Amino acid sequence: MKKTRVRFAPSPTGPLHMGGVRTALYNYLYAKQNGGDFIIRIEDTDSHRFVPGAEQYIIEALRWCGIIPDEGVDENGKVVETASERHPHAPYRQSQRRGIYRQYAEQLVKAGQAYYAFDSSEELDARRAEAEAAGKTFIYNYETRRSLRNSLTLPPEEVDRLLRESTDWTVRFKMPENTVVPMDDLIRGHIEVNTSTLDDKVLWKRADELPTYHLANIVDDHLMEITEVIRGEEWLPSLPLHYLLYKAFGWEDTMPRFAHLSLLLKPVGNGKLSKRDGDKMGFPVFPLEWTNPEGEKSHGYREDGYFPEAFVNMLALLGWNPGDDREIFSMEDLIKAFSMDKVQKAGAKFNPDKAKWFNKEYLRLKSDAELAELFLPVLLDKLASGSGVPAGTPKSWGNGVPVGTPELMEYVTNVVGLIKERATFVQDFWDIAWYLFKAPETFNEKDMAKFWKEENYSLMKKAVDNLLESGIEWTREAIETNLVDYIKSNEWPMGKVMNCLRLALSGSASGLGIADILSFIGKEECRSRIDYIFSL
RNA sequence: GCUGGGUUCGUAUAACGGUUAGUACUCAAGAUUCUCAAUCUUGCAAUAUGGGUUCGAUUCCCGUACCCAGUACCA
Repeated sequence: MKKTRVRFAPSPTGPLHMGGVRTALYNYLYAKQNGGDFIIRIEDTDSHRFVPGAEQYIIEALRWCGIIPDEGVDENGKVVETASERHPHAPYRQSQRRGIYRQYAEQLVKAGQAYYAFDSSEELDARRAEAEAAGKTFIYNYETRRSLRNSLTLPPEEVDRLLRESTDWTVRFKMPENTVVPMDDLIRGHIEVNTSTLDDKVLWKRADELPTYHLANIVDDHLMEITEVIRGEEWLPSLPLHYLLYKAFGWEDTMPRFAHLSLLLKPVGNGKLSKRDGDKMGFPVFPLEWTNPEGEKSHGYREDGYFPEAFVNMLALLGWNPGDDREIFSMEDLIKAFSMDKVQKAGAKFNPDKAKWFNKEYLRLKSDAELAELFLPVLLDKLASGSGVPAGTPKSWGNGVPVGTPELMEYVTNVVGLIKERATFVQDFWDIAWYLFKAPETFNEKDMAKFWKEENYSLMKKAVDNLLESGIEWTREAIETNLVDYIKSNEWPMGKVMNCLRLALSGSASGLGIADILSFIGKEECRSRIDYIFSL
């Protein structure tokens, strides 16, 4: 049994979008499940579309997701450039492998499976325009190649001359006429295509001495001993060509098996997910933030506050299911549960709401301490900036907790424990519980108009005075009991009195429980906030 | 246009010929609470369509519609 070897082969023409991450993920899961290797190969055979930083972005994004290659990249996340014992298949960048492809192209020509074509781009464009004008589509195939300039039509001497003198020729695959190619796909089952509908694809370009995707892909998959090719659906139409290429090289015995994944579709309307949809609907389509060469920024899941585990979990379930009702999967769980025959054939519409839901679930799974650690920088930043409150004013903090101490961490941890069920992202914590860290300065006008009436706040004041003078132990339960019992025993309207109190403490009539707020901010801070609102 | 792929509640999906077509997200209502959120309960909502095959089709076959991809010296 051969060792499973799969590869993710992105083209560094821009940031990897979430559909690409999903393809990488499925490759990774498949490899790990079978005890095999996951390889990254950079397909940069198009010199015109190279985007600086894209390659690094792709590797960093996968790393953030926990998709770590066994091969292709070294410990530092750099693409391996020279072969070694650990990386006998290096280099992993096709531009650095350019020397190896030509011989394979020539081999096919010698075997009569391919030929030299000398038509210029302009000539072909002209033919296409001509055909279009006649309401037809020009295809470079068994029919048209007889009337084009190539080694099948030109005399041998002329071919030799052009080969020597021209730098603008290509090697084209000689697609057979009217032959049915039977193929098998791990997800879609048996497929058959007649070669007459296919064209003579360019395999190698003399102009930049680089192969096209098709040649490079087959040669490298063969050389790298890839056992399964798991890739996007956009490749399905070229599968017959790839089958035929394996056959032409005589590599049928070791040909990998293929699985074509459906595409990720936009949340509303039709079509595949694009960067624009994210911008329009306010969700990221990229794992990490990306700044394009023009300086435009695109949102990233990481920067928007998603946990990588949640992102990966969500992505895994988009087009695959475990066969039961489970939804929460760690990477380990996914590796165990993944199976190709549960991968959906149809494209999956991405649902941003569900993505948020996953994050909420993962947030709850995290410990208070871990969340506090993540929240602390956000908190300190909020306190230091924007809000107009000087950093580290312990006076206004519950229990007088100063910045940078274990007491602060403990306080933040407790706050997080109280509020984490209300949040989707760590950065939500501030909006939910900012008033546990600083006193309100302004008060919600609508709530004030509704509750802040003499007949209410006078009662509230009495209840608070009673509480502060009661000498009870300052715990949530004791505070709650004291307040509720006192208000009830006087037969005061509970809602009105309580909301007046909340208004004084938090600036609004909706939010955390009164007793919770009080237990956190402490007696002194309570007194000062009450005094403040009455002083207005 | 041609070639290939696809089609179960709004969305993601389950049901490998026999179910009151299940679950999750979203949404709505109720319960709970001092409010909001959370939570719990309930509810809304689907087999694209027309023919076969079969005792019986979401499931198998064919047609139609619609969607997607490919149709480059891009991947």
